[in-house]
Amino acid sequence: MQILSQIRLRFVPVLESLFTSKGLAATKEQIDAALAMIRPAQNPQFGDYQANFAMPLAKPLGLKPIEIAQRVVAEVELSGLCSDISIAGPGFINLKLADEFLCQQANQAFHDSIPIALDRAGEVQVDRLGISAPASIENVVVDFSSPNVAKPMHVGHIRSTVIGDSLAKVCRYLGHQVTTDNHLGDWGTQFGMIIYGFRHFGDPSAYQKTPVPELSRIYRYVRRLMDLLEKLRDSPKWEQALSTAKQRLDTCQAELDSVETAGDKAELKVARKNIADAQQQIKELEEMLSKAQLQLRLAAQDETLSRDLVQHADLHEAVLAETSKLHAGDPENVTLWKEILPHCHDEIDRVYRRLHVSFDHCFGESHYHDRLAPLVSLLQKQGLITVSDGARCIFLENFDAPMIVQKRDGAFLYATTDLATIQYRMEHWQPNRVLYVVDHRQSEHFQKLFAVAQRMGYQDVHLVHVSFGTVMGNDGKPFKTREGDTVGLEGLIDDAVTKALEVVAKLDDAKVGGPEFSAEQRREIAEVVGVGALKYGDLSQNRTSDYRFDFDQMVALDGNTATYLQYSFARANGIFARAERTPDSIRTADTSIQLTNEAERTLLLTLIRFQDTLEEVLVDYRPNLLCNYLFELTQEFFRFYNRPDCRVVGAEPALLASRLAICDLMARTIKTGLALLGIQVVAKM
RNA sequence: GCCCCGGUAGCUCAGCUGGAUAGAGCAACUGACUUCUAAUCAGUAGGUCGCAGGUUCGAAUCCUGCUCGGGGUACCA
Repeated sequence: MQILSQIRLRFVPVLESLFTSKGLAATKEQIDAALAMIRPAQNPQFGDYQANFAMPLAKPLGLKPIEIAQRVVAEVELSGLCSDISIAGPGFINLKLADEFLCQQANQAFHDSIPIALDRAGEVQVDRLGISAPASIENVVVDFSSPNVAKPMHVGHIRSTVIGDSLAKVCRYLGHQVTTDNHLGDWGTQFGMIIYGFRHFGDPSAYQKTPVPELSRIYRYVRRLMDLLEKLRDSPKWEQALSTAKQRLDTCQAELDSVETAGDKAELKVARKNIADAQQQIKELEEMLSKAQLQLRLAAQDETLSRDLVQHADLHEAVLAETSKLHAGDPENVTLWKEILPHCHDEIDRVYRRLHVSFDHCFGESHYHDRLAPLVSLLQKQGLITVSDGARCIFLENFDAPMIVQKRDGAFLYATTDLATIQYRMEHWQPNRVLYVVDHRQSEHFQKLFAVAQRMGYQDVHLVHVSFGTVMGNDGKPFKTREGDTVGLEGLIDDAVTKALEVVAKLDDAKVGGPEFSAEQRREIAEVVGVGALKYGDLSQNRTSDYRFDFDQMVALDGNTATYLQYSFARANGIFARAERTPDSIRTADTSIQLTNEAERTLLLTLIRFQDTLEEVLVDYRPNLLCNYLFELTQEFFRFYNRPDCRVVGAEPALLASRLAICDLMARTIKTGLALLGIQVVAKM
């Protein structure tokens, strides 16, 4: 149930009458702006909700804030909703929800066990908990994860996968029509690399036995060769740049000396900055060079590698040639691609199974291949294309560089595919909204993409780039292994689960009556805890900022972590056994939640804000707000749980039923909230 | 050069469509296990919200300038 909108609705007549009494007609925007200032109280001492519109309305209405507040308090009709309304300070209006209303809303949630599916297959189902249908049902496409299937998934994929999955689930839960689509990279240069590598560096018997690791090895080897060749090629350029930079430093130094004697402050500052820039550049170049030289020296010691570097000196061009042959429909390359692709899918599917992430569609780039040429003709017909330097470009206002849809050599680019994808989705799914959960570095690409889509005539669809920051390592730089490689996602999951298993075992061993779990149970719990920790560590961050990937903190299992939330579920569950009841036994029509003290009241107040929180999540596509909410809810639960006057077991029957119902509602809300984050729970921990 | 994002407690970060005394977690310190599982709870301490102006009844939040850091910037994705 929506609490905020119920409260806000009651204020509309008062606000309108305030305007009309001054001979003004309130616009919808003015009313909405005022209503938006009704929100949960920042501090419990101000009540449950607060309205802050009296101050900003003072000027347009020509009244003192306090007069506005007084009139509102006198006239607003809040019966059945609030038990107290008061004015504080210059004109803050503080509201307290009526206990009966609180109980009634909580009971409604408690008695609503209608299952809601969070995925199209219906594999994940949660209780509805009194959630009301949206004012208008939107047709939403969520485009997320989108790894390149030719290479193993790495840390970089975690954010898109986890954030996109969560947003899709929240949309579904709130009643929107959702299509999830994993826009796989299955058609690009990486496949040219694999095809080339398969022919020249492949080990047929290894491929027969274990195709996936062999393909992965081939990819990595080609990648490495290409990197080394690039370094061989660019080293002289860097040397050149280095000597230029050194000269520049000398010039700057001389400038500084002459400015210093002249004594102009502004010029002095510029001169110093130039020196700092030059020094920085020198440092960077020297680092690049020394790294490159080290790697080249190491490569020189490897006979195979040295030989291949010579024999495949034109690797870059060769790979591009294989890619364009594939695109041109070369039978051999297409056959090989078809042979290899399923193994690549197996590889990523294993990770998705582990993460419990599924998609309605996995239409990769290859899916749109046949649409690219006709699309470019269409763009041409629409007069959007300008040929520049032989490439077909779309020039846009406010952008220096155009969007290139066809290269000089005739090949298409990801911009082309992305446009074709919009076209396909509009034709087949007619979405109102498409969310692209992709990292922030591509924001300019999406700005251009959306601008072009507009000009193509797709004006009714809301295209949104849900961007997110980079995952950093402990050194504050993009997360890499010590060797400088990207960190594999699967290994990361394994590490999280291993760590979780240690903790689960340790705590189980420490139990008063001795360990209660078998080795198998411990492993199952550790899997849920470890994967949950990994996901929650990501989701609880504000998506727009870069964040530091701190493994120890993530699986520390206390503080604001998934484990803390999972634990609260287990504890709420555990009470039933102690009370010798089951959740089913109290979920009967005659069970009713009652309020007997403040801790219960605060807990219920938090519980009934579930839907308002989920709607807030969708305003800016921010799952971290749901994390914050669940963390707060869990804290309230443990406060309730630890209070001597909130004992559940041993309470007299009506109170026992009421408190068990509160525990049940709490457990189901946590379970549902975590499910919306793609995180599971276990009955016991 | 131009464009985008960020700088909040010792550390990691919330808070940013303006609201009352700026919050968590970790780390530190004090207290609560014959207890509905102590993976918990209660409490203490910790801040010129990068700097300087401005708008406003009110600014961490909006605007301008500066500074520091990250990213992007024509045929990779």
